[in-house]
Amino acid sequence: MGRGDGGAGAGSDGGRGGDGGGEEEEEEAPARSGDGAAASSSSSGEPGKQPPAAEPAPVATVKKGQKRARQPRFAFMTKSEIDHLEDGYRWRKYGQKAVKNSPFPRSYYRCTNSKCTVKKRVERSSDDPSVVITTYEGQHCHHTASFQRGTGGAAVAAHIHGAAAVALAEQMSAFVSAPPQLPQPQRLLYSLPRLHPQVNPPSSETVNSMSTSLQELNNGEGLQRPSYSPQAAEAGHRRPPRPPPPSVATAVSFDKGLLDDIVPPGVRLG
DNA sequence: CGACTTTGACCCGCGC
DNA sequence: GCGCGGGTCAAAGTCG
Repeated sequence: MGRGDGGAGAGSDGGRGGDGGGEEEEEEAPARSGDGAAASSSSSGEPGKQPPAAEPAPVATVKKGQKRARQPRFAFMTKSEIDHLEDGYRWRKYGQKAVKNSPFPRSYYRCTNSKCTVKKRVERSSDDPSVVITTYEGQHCHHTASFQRGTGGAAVAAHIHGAAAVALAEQMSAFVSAPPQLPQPQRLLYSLPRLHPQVNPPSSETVNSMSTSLQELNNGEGLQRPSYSPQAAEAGHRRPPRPPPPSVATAVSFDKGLLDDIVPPGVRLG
């Protein structure tokens, strides 16, 4: 790790915009400048830039006011021992960087589907190592294509480390079922009021303990923040007296469209 | 043999 | 203008 290893920091979103395509990522992802080129469109051709937001900390939510228009992002925190939670899709790790905010490295995954440009960022919370922060970017243009190699996809997500997968799907479906009235282009984050009964009893205590900071990974414009804030999250950091479940999704921020794509049909049900 | 993970280097945007 | 830091690519290595 040449540079990144040394430090990290927080401030800038930096990077060559992954796939600054907004909703037009039809390109086949050119060799190397693929992403870079795409970024260019947003760097100079996209007037409607957006703030970083990739920051786990709300502080950077509204830095300059704009950066580059990227694909919608959705972050959720999951209490799990495993970093990479199964969600029914196949991901290929393409990078890892150390972040200053946390002693844990951040991993970058990409959907293995060549036609799918969805990316996933996984990092552990510096406050609570048991909490994994997963950030999805983009929308799957295919269904759970994880069966390509029989490695198991939705089926896996159905039970495996499953708590997380199920909980996640549960949350997603919950949001989809109860679509809020928010502007299409905008993304909001919601707190998960309940979890899968099999995974984790919806006890107020548990939920409370699970309440964590939801990062709005979009421009704060017109966005409504949940009643609980990062500060509240910290308050909820106190772990419950009893042993926590294998994995539990704590918070979610999704887009209707993405949910529909991300959540494996088999897992989504409810 | 193919797919995936790991690791180093490079690029780009932002802040100072 | 420089430095910092994040994000991505590509080559090599490992595993199934």
